[in-house]
Amino acid sequence: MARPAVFDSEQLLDAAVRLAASGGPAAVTMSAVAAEAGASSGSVYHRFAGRTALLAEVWLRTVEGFQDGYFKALDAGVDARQAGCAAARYVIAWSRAHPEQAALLLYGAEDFGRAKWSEEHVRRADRGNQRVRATLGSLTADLGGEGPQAAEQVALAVVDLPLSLVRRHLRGGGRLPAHAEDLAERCAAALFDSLHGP
Amino acid sequence: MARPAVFDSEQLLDAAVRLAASGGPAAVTMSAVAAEAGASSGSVYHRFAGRTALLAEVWLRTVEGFQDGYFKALDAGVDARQAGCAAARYVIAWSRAHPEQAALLLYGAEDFGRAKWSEEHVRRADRGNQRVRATLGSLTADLGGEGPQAAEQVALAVVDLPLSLVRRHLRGGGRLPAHAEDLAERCAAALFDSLHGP
DNA sequence: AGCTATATAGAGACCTGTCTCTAAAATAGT
DNA sequence: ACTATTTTAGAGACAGGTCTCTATATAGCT
Repeated sequence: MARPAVFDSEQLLDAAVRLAASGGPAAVTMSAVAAEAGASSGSVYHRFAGRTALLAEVWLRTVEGFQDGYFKALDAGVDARQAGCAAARYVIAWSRAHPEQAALLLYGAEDFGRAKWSEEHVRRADRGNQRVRATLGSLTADLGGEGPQAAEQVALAVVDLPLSLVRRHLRGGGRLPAHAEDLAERCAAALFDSLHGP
Repeated sequence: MARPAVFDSEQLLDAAVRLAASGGPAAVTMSAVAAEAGASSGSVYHRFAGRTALLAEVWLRTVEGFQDGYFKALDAGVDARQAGCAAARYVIAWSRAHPEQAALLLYGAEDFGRAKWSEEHVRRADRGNQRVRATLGSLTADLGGEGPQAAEQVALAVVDLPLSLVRRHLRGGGRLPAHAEDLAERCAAALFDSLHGP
C-alpha cells in the first residue's frame, strides 16, 4: 500500500555508532550519518526529528543493549560475590564483542546532548539509571556493605573499573587483551573483600 | 618599546577551561573563547595559530599542571604502598581544588583533537605519558607486582579508579563528598594487596 | 614629534552543518 | 491504469564557526 523503506532507523543508528566510535559524538552530524549509510539527508530527517533526537536514540539504544545482558549477568551467580564478579566480567566481554558500541559507552549522556533531549528520552535514560542504582544497591546489601560509601565502592568495582579497563585499551585503537576479564574480576573481588576486611 | 598586551595566553586558556568544563571540548570555539575572555577573535588568533593549537595547549597545560603535583605525591611516601595511597588521594584532592580542570581531565587527548596536533604538541603529550608509565612501572615493582597485568592493576588503582570517582560526582554538576579521599585510598590499598594475596 | 614594534578590533570571505520544503519514486489495493 | 500512501532525493535558506586581512591603538626610544 506504500513505498517500501530503503533505510530504516536501525541502519541509520548503526551508521551513527560507527561515526561516534571513531570520532566521538561531535562526528555524528546529520549529513555524516546520511553519507555513512549511503542515504540522503532527507532520509535521515524522515526518521529522526533532528540531531538532538538522533543523538538521544543512538545513546539510549546502546546503553539499553548493554544493560540487557548486564542485569542477566548480575542475576546469574549463586551468591552476591559471584554475581558481582560475573557483572565485572560481562562489561569486558560485551565490550570485546561490540567494540564500537563500547566506545560510545565511554562517553556520557551529557556528551550526547542530554540537556536538549525531549522529556520522553530523559525518562528512558532515568528509568535505566534507576534500575542500575536499585540493582547495585541490593548487591551491596547482599555483600554485607552498609552506607553510601559501600554502594559507591561496589559501583566502582562492577561498573567504573571495568569500563576504565576498556577505555585504557580501546582509546588509541587497540583491542582488549585476553586477560582483561580475569583482571576485571580480580579487581572487583578485591574491592568486595575490602568492604568488611581490615 | 611596544604596546602592552591586554590578553595573555593564560587568560585565554582560563576561558577555554571554563568553556570545556561546562560544555565539553566542542564548546571551545575560537569565538566562544574570545567572548568568554572579553576579547575579540583577532586577539585569540594572535595568541594561537588556530583552534587545533588552542585545544592542544589547554589540554597540555591542564594535564601537566595535574602531573606536577602527582609525581610529588608519589615520591613523598616512605614506602611504595604509602606512595600509591598518597597518589590516589592526590587525584581526588586536586580535583576538589580545581573542579573545572578536573572536568577536562575526564576527557582524553583524542577529544581535544590529538589527531590534528602539531609534532611539538604530540611530543609534549608523549613525554608526559612516558613519564607516568615509567613511574607507575617502578611503583609496581616496589609493590612486588610482576608482569603487565600487575602494572595495569596499579594504574587502575592510582589513576583510573580515583578519576572514575571524580567523574561519578562532577558529571551532573555535583561536588566531591568529604569521604572521597578515604574511599579512593581504601580502594587503591585493596588493589595493591590483591597483587600477591589470594 | 616621529619611528618602530607589538597588540587589538572587527569586517568579511569561506565552509560546514541544520533544517525545511517540494518534486519525484515506488508499491498495494481498487 | 489509477489512487492513496509512504519514502526518498536534493535544492536552498539560514546559522554559526574558522581564518585572513586591514586599520588602529599604545608603549618606548630617539
